[in-house]
Amino acid sequence: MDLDPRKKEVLHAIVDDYVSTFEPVGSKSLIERHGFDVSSATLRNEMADLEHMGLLEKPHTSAGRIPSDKGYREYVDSLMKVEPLSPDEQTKISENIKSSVGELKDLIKGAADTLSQATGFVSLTCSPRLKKSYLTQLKILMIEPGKALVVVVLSAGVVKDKLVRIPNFITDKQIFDISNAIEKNITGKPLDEITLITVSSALKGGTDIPDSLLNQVLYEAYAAIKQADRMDVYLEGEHRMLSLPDFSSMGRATQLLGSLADDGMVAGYLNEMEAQDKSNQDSYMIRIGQEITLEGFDDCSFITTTYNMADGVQGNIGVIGPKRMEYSKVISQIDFVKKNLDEQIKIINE
Amino acid sequence: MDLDPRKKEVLHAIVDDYVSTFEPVGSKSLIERHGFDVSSATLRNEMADLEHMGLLEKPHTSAGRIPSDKGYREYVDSLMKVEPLSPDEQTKISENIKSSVGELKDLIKGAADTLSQATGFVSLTCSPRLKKSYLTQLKILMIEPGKALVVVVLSAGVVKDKLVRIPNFITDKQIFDISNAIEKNITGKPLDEITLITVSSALKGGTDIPDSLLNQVLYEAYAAIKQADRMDVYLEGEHRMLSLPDFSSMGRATQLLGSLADDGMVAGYLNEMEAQDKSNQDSYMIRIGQEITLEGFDDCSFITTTYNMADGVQGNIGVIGPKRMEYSKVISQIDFVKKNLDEQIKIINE
DNA sequence: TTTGGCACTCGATGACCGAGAGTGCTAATC
DNA sequence: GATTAGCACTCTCGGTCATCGAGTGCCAAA
Repeated sequence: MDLDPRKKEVLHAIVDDYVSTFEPVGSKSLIERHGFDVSSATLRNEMADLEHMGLLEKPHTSAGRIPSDKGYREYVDSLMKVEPLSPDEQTKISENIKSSVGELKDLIKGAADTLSQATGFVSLTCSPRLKKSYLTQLKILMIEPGKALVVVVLSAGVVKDKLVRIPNFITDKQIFDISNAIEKNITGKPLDEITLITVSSALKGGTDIPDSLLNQVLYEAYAAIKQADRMDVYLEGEHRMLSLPDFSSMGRATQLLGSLADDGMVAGYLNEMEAQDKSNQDSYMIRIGQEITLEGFDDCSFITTTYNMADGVQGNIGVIGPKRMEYSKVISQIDFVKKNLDEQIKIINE
Repeated sequence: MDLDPRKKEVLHAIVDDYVSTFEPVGSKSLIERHGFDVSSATLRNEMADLEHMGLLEKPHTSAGRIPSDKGYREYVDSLMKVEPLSPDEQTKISENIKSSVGELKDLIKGAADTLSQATGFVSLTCSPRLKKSYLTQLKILMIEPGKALVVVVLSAGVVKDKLVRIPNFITDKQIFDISNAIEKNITGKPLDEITLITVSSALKGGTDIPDSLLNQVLYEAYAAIKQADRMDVYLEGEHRMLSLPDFSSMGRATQLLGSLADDGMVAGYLNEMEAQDKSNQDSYMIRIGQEITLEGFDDCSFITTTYNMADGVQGNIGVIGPKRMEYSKVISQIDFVKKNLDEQIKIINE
C-alpha cells in the first residue's frame, strides 16, 4: 500500500498511542503527544482518509480512531522498526534460559516460560519436526516377558522411546536379533520415508519366529518410530492474558482461554501456516486478528519463528498475544529468546 | 458437631439450594422449595442459631444465608449422601477413559480430561509416588560417544529414562559392564533407600576405568534413578473455571488462574496434605475454602483420592472446584473415574 | 415453642443529567 | 489546492436519586 509520508506518520503515531494507552486516539491528543506541525482539523482529514482506506476504525461516532487489522498489518510490514532489547532485559532472558537445565524438552519449556514472562503473553512452542531427520539407531530392550522398550535415536540428537507389548514368549536373544536386523536395514532413512513395509522387509525369513508373531513386534517398532514424529504443542502463561485490558471482559476472556485450551486446534493451525509460507524459512510468521482463521482469536496476534537443531531440524517458538501489542518489542524478545535457545541446544548436543 | 434433626434438615436444605442457585437463601424460599412444616419465622430462628454456631453466614444484613466453610464441612462430613452416577454418565466416563490409548502417562491424562469434562472443574492428577517401589532393572544404553540413555525399570511396571552425558572415550563394553554391576547391586532396593553411596559401592575396584571418570557415570546413573521419583502434577481444564458464576468477577478469576498456573505450589500442598492424613489411605481427602492454606483458593475446594498401581504404589486424582459444588455428585464422579483408571492400569500392566 | 406482624436494611435497577472528548462539515485563509 | 478555525452534533461515562424487593430481627400473641 502506497501512503504519502504524512499518512505514514499519522498511522504510525496512532498505532503507537493506541497500543500504549488502549484508548481510541483523537486528533487533539495526537498533536499533543507527537509534534505534528499541522492543526487538528488537518489530522482529522488525514484520519478520515486512512479510515476510508480501511486502515483505521471508529468504535463509535464520537470516539477517536483505532487501527484496523489492515492498519496493524501495514504497521508491521512497513512502518515499524525493530530495536534490540535493553541490556537489562537481555541478561534477564539469557540467565533465565541458561538456568533451565536438563534435556531438550526442559530446555524448550524453559524458553517458553521465559518468553511468556518477558512478554506477559502466552508463549507457544512446537516440538521439532523430525520428518526430515533420519534414524541413526534403533534398540529394542526387553523389560519383562511381554514388554519391551523401543528406543529410537535420530540424527538431530533426539532420543525417543516407547513401551510396547510383544508376544509373551519371545526371548531376549530373539528381540536382540530383530532389533539388529531392523536397525541395519533402516538406519539412515529419513523418518517420513519409513513405512511398515520398509520395517518388515528388514526381517524377511531371517529368523525362526513365526510370521504372525514377528509382525506384531515389527508393527510395534514401526509405531514407535512413527510416534517419534509426533508434533507436540506447548502453551504457557494462559493466565497472563487475564491481566490484559484487552480481555478484561469476562466474555472475551472465557472465549479466549477456551480456544487456547484446545491446543490440538492451535497445533493444526500452525501446521497449516507452515505449509503456506514455506518461503519464510527462519524468519517470522505473523498473523493479525481476523487473519487468524481460528475461532476466538479475533483480538489476538500470533507471532512465531523457528529454532534450530542439528541437521536442519526445526521447531517453532513464539507468542499469542493481543493484537494491540508492541510488535517491535515482542519481535525482538522472541528473536532474543530464539537465539539463546539455539545456543543452548547446541551446547546440549555438544 | 451435634445438631438437632431439624437444624440438620435446614442446613442440608440451605446447602442444596445455595449450591444449585448461587443465591443466598432466605426463609421464605426455603419453605417454598422444601416442604418445611413450620413458618418462616421459625426457620429464621433456626437460621439465626446456625449462624451463631458458625455454620451459616450473611453476605449482608438483608440477604439470605449462605453456608460458611464450617457449614460445608458439616454437610460433607455428616449430612450428604453419596449416590451412584446415572448409567448414562457411567458409560460416558467409561468409554472416554477406555479410548485414551497408550502408555500410563496418556492413560492418566485421559482420566484427567474425562474428570474435568464430567465435573466442569479443574482436574488434578499426581504421578505415582515411587519412593516405595523397588528397582528391577537398570540399563545404560550408549547412544553416541559421550551420550547414554539410562533406563530404569521399577517394580510397579514403570519405566523411566534419562539422557545423560558420559565421558567421551568410555566404550560400549565399559558402559555395559558398569550398568551390569550397578544393576546387580541395587536391584530390589526401594527407591528411597538408594543413595549415591549405594550406587558407587557397586563398582568398587571392579573396572579399569579411572575413578574420576567412573564417578561421573555413577553420578549420572544415580541422578537418573532419583529423577524417576519426581512427582509430577498435572492440572487440566483451568479454563472451565471461568464459566462458573463463582469466578465471574475478573479479579477472582485472575487470582485463581494465577494460583493454578503455579503447579509447583499445588504439588507442594498435596504432598503436605498427604503427610497429614496418612490414615486416610485409599479414601478421600477433602479441603474446603479457608482450610486450604494456599493463597488464592478461598472460594475453592480440593477433593482427591488415590489410584492404584501394582505393588501398592499410588498416585492422586481429584478436582479443584468452587467450594459451592455438589459434593456428593463430584465425589461419585471422582470415585467412578478412579475405579475405571485402576482397571485400565491393571490391563496395561497385564 | 411457634407464629404473625412490622419496621428496617441494603443491594440492584433504571432513569436522568452534565461533562468531556471527539467528529464532520463549512467557510474563510494562506 | 491545502490548511485552518469554528460550530453543531454525537456518544460514552460517571454520578445522583428514587424505587423496588427480598430478607432480617424482634416483639407480642397464640
